[in-house]
Amino acid sequence: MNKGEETRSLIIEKSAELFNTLGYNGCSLNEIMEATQLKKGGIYNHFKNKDEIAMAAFEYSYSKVIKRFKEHIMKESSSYNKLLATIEVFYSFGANPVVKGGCPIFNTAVDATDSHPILRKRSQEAINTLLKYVEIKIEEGKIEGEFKSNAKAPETALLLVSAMEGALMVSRVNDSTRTLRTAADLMKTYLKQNILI
Amino acid sequence: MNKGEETRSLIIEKSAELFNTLGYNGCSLNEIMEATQLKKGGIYNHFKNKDEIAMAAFEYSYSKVIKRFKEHIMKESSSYNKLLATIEVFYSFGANPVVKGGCPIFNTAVDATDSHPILRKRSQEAINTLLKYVEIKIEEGKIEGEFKSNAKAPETALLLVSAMEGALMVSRVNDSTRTLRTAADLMKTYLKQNILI
DNA sequence: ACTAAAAAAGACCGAAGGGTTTGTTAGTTC
DNA sequence: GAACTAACAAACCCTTCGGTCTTTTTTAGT
Repeated sequence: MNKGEETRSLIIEKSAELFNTLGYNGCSLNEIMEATQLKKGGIYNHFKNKDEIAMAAFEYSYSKVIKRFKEHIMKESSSYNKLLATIEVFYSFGANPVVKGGCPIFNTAVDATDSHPILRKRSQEAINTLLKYVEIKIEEGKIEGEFKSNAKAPETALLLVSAMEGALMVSRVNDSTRTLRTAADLMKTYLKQNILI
Repeated sequence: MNKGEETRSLIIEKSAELFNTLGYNGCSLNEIMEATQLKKGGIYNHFKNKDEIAMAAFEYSYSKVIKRFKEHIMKESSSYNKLLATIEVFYSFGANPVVKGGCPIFNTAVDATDSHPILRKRSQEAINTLLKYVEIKIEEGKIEGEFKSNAKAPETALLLVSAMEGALMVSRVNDSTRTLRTAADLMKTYLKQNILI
């Protein structure tokens, strides 16, 4: 990796955190300059404008989120354990964030829904990809005979993701992982009682 | 209500919507001016600064949220029906928002947690009040003998609120109440199976 | 060591940001 | 209807915003 690529990566990493904590409008170029220790020219040598930085930052955060899911799910062999791992990954977003400030996907969605069409679209796609991802894991469990054949995969995926993301926000504003832990445990019990054979 | 009070109310109502959709930084005074058809002086005659507008707007939105909960819960006599009504109120936040842009309490929390200490504190209090409110309804049901004596009130309240708020965000970014409906129905089933005797 | 290209700095711009001040209406009271 | 006051408009302040452009410094290949 040459100098240019390194600097570009630095800008993306730093700004991903800033965007995630402060939001699109709350994060100014001055703050990105401060965080990267670069001047405007140094930044604009790598990006056309602020939007391009924000998009790159989102893709970066998104890929890290997906990567963490994949890594932890891959370790497990049974579908049930894969779902439990999914819950623990959500928990880890609070205890050991991928990017400071909670889940970048949902944060971006809330931040951009009514103000930034492009970012909104990407966060929308990201949320639906995540839902689909969990849904497929449940479907796989049904095929394997691990889960009840009448288990509702899309509905269960939605509940799991919604509950964990909701709890993540409660957790974040209270600055405590306690509630997130509670939600994780409840969802585990839910899966055990409702979809596991 | 004299002219001044009317204007003040107008500013609060309009800006509550703007803050809820665009966030604190995304909503400029120019936009409040546009929405209220007032000039800066007209607005600053009623408020000291933007912060004061934002706080008043939050209190306004918050009180409307609480009011809707109270109204719908009051109509029901049994604790179980009160909880079902609570779920339907969350659903109504998507289908027929109190303030345009989803739930102002959670939106403010996400928006302000890392950028606006005062607003953060208020949204934190608001979330915890909401959780406590639901928790108490569950406790009441236990006392009445409607709910299982070993039902975990705080945990259940957290799951209910988290799941519905999470689903509300999914719903909002997808611009469809479908997922919110699904979450509402699942949570109803959950309560029936887990805490109802 | 030299040089061409890449990277970064830094001066600069117009627009928009929040906030203040000073005028000018429109009601109210006596 | 004169005096007073609450309400609003409008011009203005300084700062910060995102973005451009030119110049200087680093980097990397020969």
